[in-house]
Amino acid sequence: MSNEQDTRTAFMEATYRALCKHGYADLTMQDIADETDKSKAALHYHFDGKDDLFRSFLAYLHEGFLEEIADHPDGTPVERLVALVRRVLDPVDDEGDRQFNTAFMEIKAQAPYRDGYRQVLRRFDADLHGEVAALVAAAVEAGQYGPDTEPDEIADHVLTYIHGTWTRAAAIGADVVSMREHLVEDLLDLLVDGAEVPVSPAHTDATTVEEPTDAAADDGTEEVTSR
Amino acid sequence: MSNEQDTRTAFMEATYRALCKHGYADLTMQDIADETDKSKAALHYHFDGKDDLFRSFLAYLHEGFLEEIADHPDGTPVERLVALVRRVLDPVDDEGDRQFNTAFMEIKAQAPYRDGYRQVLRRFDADLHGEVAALVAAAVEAGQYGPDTEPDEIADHVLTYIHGTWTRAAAIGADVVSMREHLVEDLLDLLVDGAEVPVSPAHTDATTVEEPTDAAADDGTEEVTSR
DNA sequence: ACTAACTAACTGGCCAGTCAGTCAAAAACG
DNA sequence: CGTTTTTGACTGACTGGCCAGTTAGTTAGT
Repeated sequence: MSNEQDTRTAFMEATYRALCKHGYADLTMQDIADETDKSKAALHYHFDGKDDLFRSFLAYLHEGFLEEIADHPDGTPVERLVALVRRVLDPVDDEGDRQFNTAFMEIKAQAPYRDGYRQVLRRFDADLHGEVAALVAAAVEAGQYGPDTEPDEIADHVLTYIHGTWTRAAAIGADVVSMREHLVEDLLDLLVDGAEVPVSPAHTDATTVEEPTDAAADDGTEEVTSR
Repeated sequence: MSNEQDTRTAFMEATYRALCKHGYADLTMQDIADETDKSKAALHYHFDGKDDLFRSFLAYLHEGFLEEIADHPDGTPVERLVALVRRVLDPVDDEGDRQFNTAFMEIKAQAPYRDGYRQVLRRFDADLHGEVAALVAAAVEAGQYGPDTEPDEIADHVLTYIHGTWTRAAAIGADVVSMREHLVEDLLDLLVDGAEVPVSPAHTDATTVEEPTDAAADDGTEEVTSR
């Protein structure tokens, strides 16, 4: 063991764990090192400082993201589109994933100050945009969506809505599932009158039971998710 | 001059300016003091530490926000709704405001870790939600929107979309105006067939010319640190 | 003379980054 | 083959800078 590449990868995974535990704002090099059997100095040996480490980490995340959004080609285009949206807007069942989303918000918030971050985030956005637009185009092709549907415009709408869902979920603890299904409905409403798609079931049942995070000891103000 | 209240207010304004200059992540007490003719210690005299200062600052912002979203009762409900959306999603003409939005994103990103922040942010969200829902309800009342329109659902949709616009604008530098007008169109599409509203003009002209941020030196791949 | 509103200087803790080694395994050599 | 040199991966201890918060005063108003 212990060739360069393995160690770097180990540090990437450690960064992920440390990020979930501590959040971006008070993540130290020591925290990351503590998630491995290596020392803090070893981190500095493999990466040229915190910035370089994080740049690498984002690239590493991007790879994973590409896999997550990759199309699974079974079903009609709209079914696959809905599946994509659900995949991207789902991770909330896992506590670790929720914490990661939270930390990822912090990274987004740093993007304006860090060119390197912003460039990678643009890629995340553009890749997802591309995938959505492709599926919308396929839906038009297949006659599920009207011929005057603009894939890029729909994709833009979807992307903005997705970012909004992530943000509201993280910042105020709004309910992801209800926002997500709202979006899914919008997508289904676009179907041309003839073409029904048997997608909608299999959600809001087991999934809705989450989000006690919020109901716990919080003030009285709530309002948030509507009711 | 120099009674307690005035000084506190001066510090609130100073915090705003300092936040725009430095961003939340590396905002120091000194930075804030430097925006006034007072010393850093004076800050500690008036506020019980950074946390308390920021809690107060958020409350101060909230007041301003309430004024910003307050309804100006001229025109039909839908006109006022569109005006509200434009008001909330506009500030981009002013460089200072843009920086503030950026800094505000950082605050949102800290909300999951700070109960105090989250509670105030919930208020921001709930108040805007309430205002939107009220206008939608008024539109239904006035026959502009169909009687089966659910104000809360529309408001939720609008809120999520607005958060998404803020986030995408800050994180990847997406164009606010085009996203905003997209939302405005959605709102106008909801009108019942008879009722046209002469709102849409007056936008996208001078405002669209922004965003050179990106076209500059942005490569194709980077690859960062690996080899 | 008392107090509210300050200030300059200081303290203590934290954290990124550095440095002078250690150590084992691979090359180089005779 | 055995010995020496080199190199890559790593560590513990340290440093320097930064920053929130404190303290021991000073000043101005009443």
